[in-house]
Amino acid sequence: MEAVVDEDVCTKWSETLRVYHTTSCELENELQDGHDLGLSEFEVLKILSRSCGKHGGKAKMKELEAEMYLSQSALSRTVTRLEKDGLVTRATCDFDRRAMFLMLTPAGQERYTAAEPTYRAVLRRQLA
Amino acid sequence: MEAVVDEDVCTKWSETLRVYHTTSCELENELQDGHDLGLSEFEVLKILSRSCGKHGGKAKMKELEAEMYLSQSALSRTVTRLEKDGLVTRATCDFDRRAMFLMLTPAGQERYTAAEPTYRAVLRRQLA
DNA sequence: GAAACTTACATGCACGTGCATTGGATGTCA
DNA sequence: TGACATCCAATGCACGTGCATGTAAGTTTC
Repeated sequence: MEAVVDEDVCTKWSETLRVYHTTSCELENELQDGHDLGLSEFEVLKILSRSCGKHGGKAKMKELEAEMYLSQSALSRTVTRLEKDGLVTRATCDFDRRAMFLMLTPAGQERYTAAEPTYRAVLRRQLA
Repeated sequence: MEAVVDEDVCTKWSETLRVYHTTSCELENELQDGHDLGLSEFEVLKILSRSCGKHGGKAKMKELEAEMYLSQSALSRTVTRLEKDGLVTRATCDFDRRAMFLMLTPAGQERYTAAEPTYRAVLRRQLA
């Protein structure tokens, strides 16, 4: 009984590992080779692009952090890289000068639009 | 039609991400805090412990590499850490002096036996 | 209004990982 | 046998990550 549960749980875990590693590895490679984007960076662009329609192209760091599996420090550096590449701009919030707004630049929007089909194709290939 | 497939694929991916991150994070923490083992290191002990019954306690690096989602170099260093902690010993193979055998030490077996219930408990909690 | 506390983001640091390379051992073919 | 390709494991290096901390701004308590 207990042993049966353990076996189920183990196969579910190993299946999760397999899917996660193969998919994230392929995503990483294809996004890097084809669009010079790491997976974390793509994910930030994706969230920004999504929230652009809703909030006038802005998103706070804290909102991003909540939607990603990334520590606050790692997110900060990811955004730094995106900013250095001109894909995103930081802007301080007038009402709370601790907070930062993020905005996609036109180049960032363009890069995301170009990369998104690649992303979608990998997911299909691995998960369909 | 196509859109439906994409949506399925996306939810499947985000679910995989969620399960992977929460579970591996908790595994990492509990194994580290409770048994001073990283997840990769535990995984090596697990495979060695399993193959002990079958092959007299030996396993080749290449066999480990094939069973883990880890590069050759990362595996090499993981084994180095385990060796430094006295949980594993390396031995050159007499028939192919390029290859390395790995063996669990008694301390390694003991550490694994102690850690395995923790590992199993996390998997149950997260995946059951 | 001052002091203590909390929140948001950035940064120093240590660590694990992957890629590329190296060094040594084995296999192959003329 | 000798030359060349292949294979195995280790290592230099760059990079992304998390933890702990720093800095600045906002909030609470008296």
